Amino acid sequence: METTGSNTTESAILNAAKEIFERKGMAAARMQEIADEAGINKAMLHYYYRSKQLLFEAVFKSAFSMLAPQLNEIINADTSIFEKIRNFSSNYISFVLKHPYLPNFIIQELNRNPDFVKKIIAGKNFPNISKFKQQVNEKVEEGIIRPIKAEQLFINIISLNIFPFIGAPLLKGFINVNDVTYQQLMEDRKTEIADFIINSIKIK
Amino acid sequence: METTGSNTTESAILNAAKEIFERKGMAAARMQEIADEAGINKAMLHYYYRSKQLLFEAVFKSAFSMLAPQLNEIINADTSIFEKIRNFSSNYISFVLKHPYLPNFIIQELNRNPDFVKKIIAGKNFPNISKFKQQVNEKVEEGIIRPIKAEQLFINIISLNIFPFIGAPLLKGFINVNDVTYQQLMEDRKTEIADFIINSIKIK
DNA sequence: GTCTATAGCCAGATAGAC
DNA sequence: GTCTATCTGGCTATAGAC
Repeated sequence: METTGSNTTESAILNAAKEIFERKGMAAARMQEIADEAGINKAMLHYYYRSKQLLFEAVFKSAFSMLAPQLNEIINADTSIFEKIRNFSSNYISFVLKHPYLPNFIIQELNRNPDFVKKIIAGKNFPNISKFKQQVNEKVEEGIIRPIKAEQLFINIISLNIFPFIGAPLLKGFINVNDVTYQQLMEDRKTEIADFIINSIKIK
Repeated sequence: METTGSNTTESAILNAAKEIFERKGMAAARMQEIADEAGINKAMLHYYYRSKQLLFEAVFKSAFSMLAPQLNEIINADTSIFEKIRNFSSNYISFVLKHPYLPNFIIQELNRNPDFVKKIIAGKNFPNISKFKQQVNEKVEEGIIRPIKAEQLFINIISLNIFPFIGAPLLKGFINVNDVTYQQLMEDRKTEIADFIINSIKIK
């Protein structure tokens, strides 16, 4: 197959582009820098991806498809609501500790390109909250958890997990800790977040 | 005074720059667009602020000094910990509903300019968490709230308040609501967040 | 497929008239 | 102080040799 030979270069470009785009964002990223990172010539970027915009979209889709499954877990897993919250927090934080720039990149570009959002949502990979909603409503009725709108609970779960990474520079400043200590705080959050949420909603 | 006459133009520029920088970010913002927004010529931007970088820094400082007092409230107010949480959530959300691009702008630029962070933190306006920390530790010892590290509680409060605005495009997609409905959810959070937190930490 | 060289454009910054 | 016109550099993209 002719694609096999080109594959190494093509994926080298994609990896380099991920690195640079996630760190700098679309607008501030430079094609030259991506080429340097990939150890090849600038012209190759255009040979494989035609334009900066198309290269960016390839990176964004790839990044988004890494996060989507994580988020799906909280929504569509066949487990109890408490387990979902515990699993999600633990898994998500482990994942992001390995990809520190990813959440900020996604959030950022979604904010900068409002029309881009629609394209993503229209795609099949975009999860839907309806199952989670139903589950929450059931548990409220059964008296297992206190009354809360599923939407608000969902927002809370996502916020507690994602923001500490996106807001890391700000939070490090406030609580006045170095990178190592902050990372330890994040490790602790693998269980801390779930405890915090469950303490809030569970009726004893 | 000679500055009085120039003041109108200078502040027109600053306001226009805020608008554009907050919406697009430093890298994607265009000096021409700022000039258009201010209704003046591009050359004037350089006359008053010398360079794009300096104009940006003026905007950033101004934006940051709008948020800092809000955050100070939770840290240094002379009220009970529960009141602090209630006041902060209510005030902060009211404030951000009026300045929707502000939190994302701050967070974003802090992430993109790691060295920039140090300059900000070195400034006098940067709050410190120590008083809040002491207060939390006391209440834990007194058995008023369950054991929790002050740092984690602080991160939770900030996350629950700020993220829903920064992550709005993503969250709107997930919970599948339009802008009006989402805004209503934010209104509800003025009390919802505090209830959620207090339910979690307060020992009955 | 990969490179060098360069076209072409756009944005930040300045010169200089008024 | 405010404008128009222009310079200059940098960046995306392409042409064309190998």
